[in-house]
Amino acid sequence: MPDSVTLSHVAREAGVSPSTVSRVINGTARVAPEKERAVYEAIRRLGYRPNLIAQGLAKGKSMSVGVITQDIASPYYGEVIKGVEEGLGGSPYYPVFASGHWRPDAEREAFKVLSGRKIDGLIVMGGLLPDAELLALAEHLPTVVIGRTVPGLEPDCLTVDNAQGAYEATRHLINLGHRRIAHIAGPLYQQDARDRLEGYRRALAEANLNFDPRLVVEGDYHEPSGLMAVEALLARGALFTAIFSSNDQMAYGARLALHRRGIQVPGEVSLVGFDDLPSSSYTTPPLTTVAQPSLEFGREAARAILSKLEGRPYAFAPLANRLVVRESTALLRQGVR
Amino acid sequence: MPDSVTLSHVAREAGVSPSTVSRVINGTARVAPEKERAVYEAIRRLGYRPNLIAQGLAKGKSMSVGVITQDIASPYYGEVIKGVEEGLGGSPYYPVFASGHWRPDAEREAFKVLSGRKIDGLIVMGGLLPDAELLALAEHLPTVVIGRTVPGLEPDCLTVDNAQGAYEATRHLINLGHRRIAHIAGPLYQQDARDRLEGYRRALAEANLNFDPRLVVEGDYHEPSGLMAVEALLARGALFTAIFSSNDQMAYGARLALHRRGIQVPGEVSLVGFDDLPSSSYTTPPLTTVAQPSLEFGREAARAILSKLEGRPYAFAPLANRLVVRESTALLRQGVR
DNA sequence: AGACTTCTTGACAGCGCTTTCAAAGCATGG
DNA sequence: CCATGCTTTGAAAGCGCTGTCAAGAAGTCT
Repeated sequence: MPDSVTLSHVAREAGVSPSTVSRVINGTARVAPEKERAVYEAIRRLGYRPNLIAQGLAKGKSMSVGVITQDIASPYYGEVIKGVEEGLGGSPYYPVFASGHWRPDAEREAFKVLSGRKIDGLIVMGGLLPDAELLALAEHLPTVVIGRTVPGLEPDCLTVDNAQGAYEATRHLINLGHRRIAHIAGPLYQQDARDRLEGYRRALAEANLNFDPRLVVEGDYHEPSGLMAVEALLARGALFTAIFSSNDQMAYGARLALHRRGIQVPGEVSLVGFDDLPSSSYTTPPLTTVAQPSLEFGREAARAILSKLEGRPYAFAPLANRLVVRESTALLRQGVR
Repeated sequence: MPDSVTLSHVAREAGVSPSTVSRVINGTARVAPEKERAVYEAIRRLGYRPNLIAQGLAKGKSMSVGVITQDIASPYYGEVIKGVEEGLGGSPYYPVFASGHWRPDAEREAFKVLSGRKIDGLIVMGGLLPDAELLALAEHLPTVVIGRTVPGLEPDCLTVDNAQGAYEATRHLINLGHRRIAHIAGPLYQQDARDRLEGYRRALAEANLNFDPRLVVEGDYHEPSGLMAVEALLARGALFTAIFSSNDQMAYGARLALHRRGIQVPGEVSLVGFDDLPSSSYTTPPLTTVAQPSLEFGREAARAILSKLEGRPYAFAPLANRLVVRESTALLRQGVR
């Protein structure tokens, strides 16, 4: 412990009672100006920092908010996390992270750990916990859910329209003249993956293109599955001139598979991703993709949870996906494959 | 709070004193088997979970270890963080993260926040804090430093030989026949950036190639600076057939700049990075790079800090960088540029 | 000037848990 | 059968802080 100066040390040094010191620190009550000065002076001299643990115990709150992610190292969650960190900055609250590793039991465990640490609020990013459990949690604990809508908890769920984003991505491809558009879906047990698939289908339907299940492959949101998806597509002899991938990471994998086969992007096949990871502007070619406001997600979630903790009402700012057209998509040129 | 079952509730339920409950929970002393059973039974029935805050206050330790990174969302730190998380898993300790944002004052502040939370140990990843300050910290608090050697704290510093990695990368290029090798350096106020530059120079010297300052551009470890570095190189009319970039992110930027100019990789220019980020196997072409054992860094650091906290001696497992040859490097073909 | 407010302040009782400390229970041995 | 040494157990005192309470100081009003 760097310092073990306690509040009573300060009190003694300043010639006042501990209560008074506590009062000036928290601004809980008026204190004579000269005593206040004396206290500040003593704090400075002793280098006192309140012990948050003790404070937490006394107040019954820990001044921390739990954040449950699936994979703290994934580029997508990284952005959201950063947003949360930023959004909480300046407030007295602090984020503590836990990863669910895409396993409901791990997620449950993560929550238990957080609950042992007596977090005051909870931010859940997606996740696999059943709605019912999340609802139960939210009953006891101010909760905000990102990227998922839990029935009965709608006002606390921060989402953007995944289907709409996917729709626009697909629409963009259609506008470029593509007719045979493959889709690399995310894991379909996840709602957002299903929504994106849905948006893809809607765009097709609207353009009177019929949906061909042989053009859809399910991946797991990681690069290798994108690569394998393209391999699978090619292996089954599917004909396509464009690919809409349910996230950027799989698009990277797809890009590599295409590169290996000597298929030009966007010359022969156009490629669209979803997420707009920071590195997507630096792929070759830079990836056309649906930008998720991930940083804003984090910031908004943080703001929302702060408001709840302070008992203020709150409504989320409207956040939307936005198609970013870069260089991985082009007008359909030839009837290549 | 989901549960506010306290230890005394359990005690009452089990018909024993609070002390006894504490004893069976912590295994601090022998307890009659039947009481022990009764306690466990009561814990189960009430769904009791110890309040870590209270425990922390009573024991004088918070069961948490602080982790100071620069940017929690950066792909490189993400891996290390994940390693720390894994390494701490199973132990009663929990990581609490704070970001220094590459600013010494923010880093200092981050540490203060952590110290207010009474962390029991500290893992510092690189960072910009002066050695002296770090030394002072380590005096009061079990500390492990990753990716940096602090004089006087050597046994607690976990590093790999950056110069050696850079040497091998450059050497690889030389072996492929390259003679004019550009280098995109990291920010030179950081030791690792300097070390990598040093390794590059050593390899050149050893091959009797003379060092040309016009072939070196300093970046900031982010993608745009890699792009700008290549632009700068080209603008100043530098002739080179290979680039060694001080990290992968800048290599991505360089790759894009080359792509924009229609310069083939590795056909006309070979490209080597440093770090081996997860996405580097999925760039086009997959990037030859020096793999840092970042996940292991995290794990080792976690293991080390745990040992220190439990008073066990510890020595780091030897960790080394390793050149991963992929497809962004090739034999020198022509005297192109 | 006396009675009554209004402030400021210190004492003190917790928050939920750990950890002495000493009493009580038990077995052992002379 | 009692002294002796262990073991098991509960009472109680904190850990560092907050927040209630009531006492004392100061100010207000008639």
